[in-house]
Amino acid sequence: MVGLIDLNTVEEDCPLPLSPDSSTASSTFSSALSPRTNNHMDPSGSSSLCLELWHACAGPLISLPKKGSPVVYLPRGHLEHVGSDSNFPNPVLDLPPHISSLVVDVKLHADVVTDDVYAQVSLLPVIEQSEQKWSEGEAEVDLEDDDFNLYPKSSTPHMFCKTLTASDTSTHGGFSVPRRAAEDCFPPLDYTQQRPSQELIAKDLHGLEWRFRHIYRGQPRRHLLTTGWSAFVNKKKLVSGDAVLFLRASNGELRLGIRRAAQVKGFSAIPSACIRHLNQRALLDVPKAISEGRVFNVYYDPRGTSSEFVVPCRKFFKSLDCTLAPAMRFKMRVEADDGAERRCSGLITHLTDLDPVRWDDKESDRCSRISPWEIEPSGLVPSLSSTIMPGFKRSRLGIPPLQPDHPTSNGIGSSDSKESTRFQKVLQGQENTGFTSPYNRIRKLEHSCDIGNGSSYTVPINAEKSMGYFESFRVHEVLQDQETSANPSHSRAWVVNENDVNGGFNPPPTNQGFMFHASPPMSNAPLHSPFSVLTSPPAGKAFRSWKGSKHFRLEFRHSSSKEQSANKVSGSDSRSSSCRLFGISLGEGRTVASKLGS
Amino acid sequence: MVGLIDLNTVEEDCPLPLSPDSSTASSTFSSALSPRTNNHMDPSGSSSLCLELWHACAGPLISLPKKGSPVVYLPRGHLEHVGSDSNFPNPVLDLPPHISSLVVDVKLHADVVTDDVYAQVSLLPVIEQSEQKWSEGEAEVDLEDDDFNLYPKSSTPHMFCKTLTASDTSTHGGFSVPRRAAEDCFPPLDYTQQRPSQELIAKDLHGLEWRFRHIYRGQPRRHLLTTGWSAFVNKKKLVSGDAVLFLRASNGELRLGIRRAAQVKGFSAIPSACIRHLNQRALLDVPKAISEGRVFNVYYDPRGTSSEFVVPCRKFFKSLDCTLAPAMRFKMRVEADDGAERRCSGLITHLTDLDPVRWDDKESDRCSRISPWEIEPSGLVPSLSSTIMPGFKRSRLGIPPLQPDHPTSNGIGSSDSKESTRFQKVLQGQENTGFTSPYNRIRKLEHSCDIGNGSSYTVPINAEKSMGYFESFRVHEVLQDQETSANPSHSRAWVVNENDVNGGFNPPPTNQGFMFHASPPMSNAPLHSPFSVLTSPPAGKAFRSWKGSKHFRLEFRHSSSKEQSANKVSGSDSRSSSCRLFGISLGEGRTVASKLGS
DNA sequence: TTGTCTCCCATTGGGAGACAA
DNA sequence: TTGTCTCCCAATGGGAGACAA
Repeated sequence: MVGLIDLNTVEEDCPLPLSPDSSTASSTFSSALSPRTNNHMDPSGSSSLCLELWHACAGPLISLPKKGSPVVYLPRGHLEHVGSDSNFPNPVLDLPPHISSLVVDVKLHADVVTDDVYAQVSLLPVIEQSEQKWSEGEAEVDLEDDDFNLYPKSSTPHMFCKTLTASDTSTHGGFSVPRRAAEDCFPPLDYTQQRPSQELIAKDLHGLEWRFRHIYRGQPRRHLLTTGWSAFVNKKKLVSGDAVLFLRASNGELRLGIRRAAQVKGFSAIPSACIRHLNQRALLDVPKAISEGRVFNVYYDPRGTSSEFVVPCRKFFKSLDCTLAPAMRFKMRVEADDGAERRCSGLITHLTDLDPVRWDDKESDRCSRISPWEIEPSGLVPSLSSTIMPGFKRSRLGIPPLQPDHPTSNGIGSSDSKESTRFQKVLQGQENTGFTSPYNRIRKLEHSCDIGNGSSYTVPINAEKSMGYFESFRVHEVLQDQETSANPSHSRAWVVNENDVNGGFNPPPTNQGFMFHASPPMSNAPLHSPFSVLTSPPAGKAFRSWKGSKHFRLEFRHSSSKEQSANKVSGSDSRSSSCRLFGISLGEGRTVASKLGS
Repeated sequence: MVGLIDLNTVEEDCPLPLSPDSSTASSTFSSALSPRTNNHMDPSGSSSLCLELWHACAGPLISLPKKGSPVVYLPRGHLEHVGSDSNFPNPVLDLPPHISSLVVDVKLHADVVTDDVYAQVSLLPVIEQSEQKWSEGEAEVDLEDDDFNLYPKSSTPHMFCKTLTASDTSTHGGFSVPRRAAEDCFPPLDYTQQRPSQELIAKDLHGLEWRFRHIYRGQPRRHLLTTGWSAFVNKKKLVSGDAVLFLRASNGELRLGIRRAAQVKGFSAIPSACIRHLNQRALLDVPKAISEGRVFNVYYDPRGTSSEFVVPCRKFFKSLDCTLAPAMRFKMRVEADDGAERRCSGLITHLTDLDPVRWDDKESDRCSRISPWEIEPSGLVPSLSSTIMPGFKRSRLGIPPLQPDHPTSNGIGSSDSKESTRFQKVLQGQENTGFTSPYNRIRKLEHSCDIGNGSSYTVPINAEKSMGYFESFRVHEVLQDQETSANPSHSRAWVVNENDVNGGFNPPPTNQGFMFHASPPMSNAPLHSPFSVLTSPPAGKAFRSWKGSKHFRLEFRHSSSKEQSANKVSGSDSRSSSCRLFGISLGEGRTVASKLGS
């Protein structure tokens, strides 16, 4: 049984008492050990208080989609959120890399056993027309800024959050309340008394009441919670490093939440076990739901911030406009130790999947992988692409992956600039394969960066064997069964792998209608969502014909200045290995387009 | 991480440390709270001791298939083992009701958190030929008796099992060891001393050592475990009612296991949460594995005895030979309170899904549903069918569901006997629909039994809404979209529902080649495995053409004395309701054969 | 202002025999 | 023979100010 806050209804009772078995992750597993609670919310306005508490527990970074808002759902990001596992079948292998969806419902929950907060987001896969509209015409659909960030931060009430010290969690004595916090959140004490004290009653996310003796004593005087405190610590299994959270509502009621210290595996916060389990089961329904055009659920862990797999449409497509490149500076919202929101800046160092960024505050063990839509380029360093190719600034155009023997007419292949020479320094010692396109140059750069200065940054942080997550993998470089029906030298199709995306994947210079398509990596190596999937509008067409059958057809249209043609590539899905860097690969499918630049 | 005992290899280490995530049910969920153990087994013969301990914990009723033995796998029984759940997709809907398989591996495990023992059975779906062989020619494949019951009971070592009393689990004092148990299992004390004592070291299933002070004291003297005992009780979260188990191996080492009191829901022992979860995930792989002819795993909970979903081939097919009917007496192995094996006898009272049996010891709250292959008819009461139809004794022939307007030549439809008149007494008050076939008579009987004498037995024990398990259901009696390509009056096909099976489903009297096919019930009402699925040999052909596509074709061949013909019935799967009693229904498929006897 | 320490003393609970079912 | 009780006393841990960072 989980505490449930329904954002969409104002019913007095929780209308959906989940069947005991459906919440296996949370309660069934420990129901014998934990007391059952009835989670009837107080109808008199305190349900909105719960909402405040939920957001307080979720932290400042949470951005939840609004009911009715358009989003992009990333199945492989979802899979990674769940964690990969040899036993666990990969249900999204045959799905397109991203799925435009409509948020039809958002419910806030909290696990009864662990108090983990999570959101149940119900998504309806959108049909072709509206999808097309969203992605193509940004002007048409001017999404409001508050499609996400549903909870108004300005209204944050009297609240404090304190990370527990060793003394707070020790068996001797209670909880030392910061002075300002106590004065702000707790009812005032009668300071005329010798040792002023009162009983505080605070409700947790499930509506469970906790009683504490609040006393002002000691020399010098301080606010303490004594009786009742250790029971709370024990029941919630709090340890020093976890944080508690008090919140006083407008009606004076006190609410109490917890934020456990992030479970960090290899610098990357992982979602809690109960949420992983919910998503495991949810994920299994996704393929069927999508094929049937039916609503499906995903569970979003606001504390495991590393995997956004539901991204607001606008944010997602906007991030396509922005070209990322090494030496580019950026800013990003992060959560500070005290739970507050900060902005941190950093530098894109590599174009690899591993440690692509360096943060300005070096000692931080912040996650070292970022999503394009999470950051803002800080604009100080000019974009590499726009410098290299003056003709193609931002927007969705950028560095074209031209082949040396097929230079396009605008002479981009031979362009040079301070940026590119500056980065070419690190190329020394690498054999020159004769590739001179800027795209290829960036590739080389990436490798040389790894070798040149990356000694302290090249630890494969995501290759934690113990987790089974994010295993580093070597994608086969072999191209199997190359179909030559598409002329390689003219094909505009290639794999967008994590590096491409992170390094600012750049489509070929066309006037309109280019497309690119992300390649799923090898079937048993889940790709981190931020890097896995980007598809510009027309690709929707492609995956739609792919969807529902093992046979797929891709249409590549490139209306460049010279030629107006359409290449069609088709093939049938059969098991073979994936390819690396160049070539088109679909799921476990045969590689159908060939390597570029060879 | 789970303790693992590999029955098939004698490797010194546990060779397969499951990835942490694959054992979500057991360790990932509580890994933060429970200490990690390394489960390296002592190579010097103690791994066989672990095996003994595992079986001791599993209880006397467990029968595990041997590696290499042929079994029948019942997907819907598996699903029920897992528990149904609206959230949880039903992955076996499209599967045939039973699947002949080969046991390719059996591994014994124990959950680290709960100490639940379970077996991981790897099954390989068998291909047509061998399947045919097993089911058709029993003489050809003479299965050994020890295909199951792998563990030799005779070799049970010095062992005792004691259900914990309130004093044993209280915070004051330790564990009172039964005298004989202490003398049998523990090293002898030096009784010349004033208060003889020693330190006992016992290893649990995971190889973890527990130390206890064993002392002989008190007035009168008794054996006690003091120091260390309460730590054990706390760590294992034992409560009075649970049982502990000490076992002394031939090498003198002491082993220690636990058997928790059965979690009973509505008189039916349910599998532990961790095993349910393992099976949930395993089940999702089953359809794909079967379609690919690949090995899949199932997890068997020896303590949750109610759901056998892997049945030895011979046992399964043998049970087809036996006609069950009301008033029939039977015997069955059960586990007594002290954990020992008993034989209990009972009476088949009803032919319903609910409470079909009455046990001789009335006060027992034993499960009131049985599987045909779990029991032995005790032969005192003659089989109803053989009495009614002298021509068709045991074997697979029995009461033919004849239509009154199509009596067969041997005049069975008009037979009468003491048995049938005796049971017809209770028919008074029921309207006579004019059906006179014995089959129909049994149907009526069943209903009248419910009304006549069943007041204390008609509680639908399996309709526990709280569990979501075993929900009682009313199958629609409507036959939708009857296809008349098969002449109803000549078709030999009809639904075998739970009642038919329990009541001794009887195929029509043909010389050879009849078939019958179980109907899955309504999609959201999982059927209890014992009653769900029975298919005689030729049906394999049918479901194999059904398998893998939504379109199915059934061939009904009945070479009766009069006519030699083959009816083919085909249709396409579409969602519709199931039918009751008569007619063919496949999964959620359209009913293709019509009602018999109307 | 607040984290840690130490002291005080009430409560908890292991360990023993008494006693009875 | 063994389950429960009560007594004894050591261990635990809440609650206070001292003290220092």
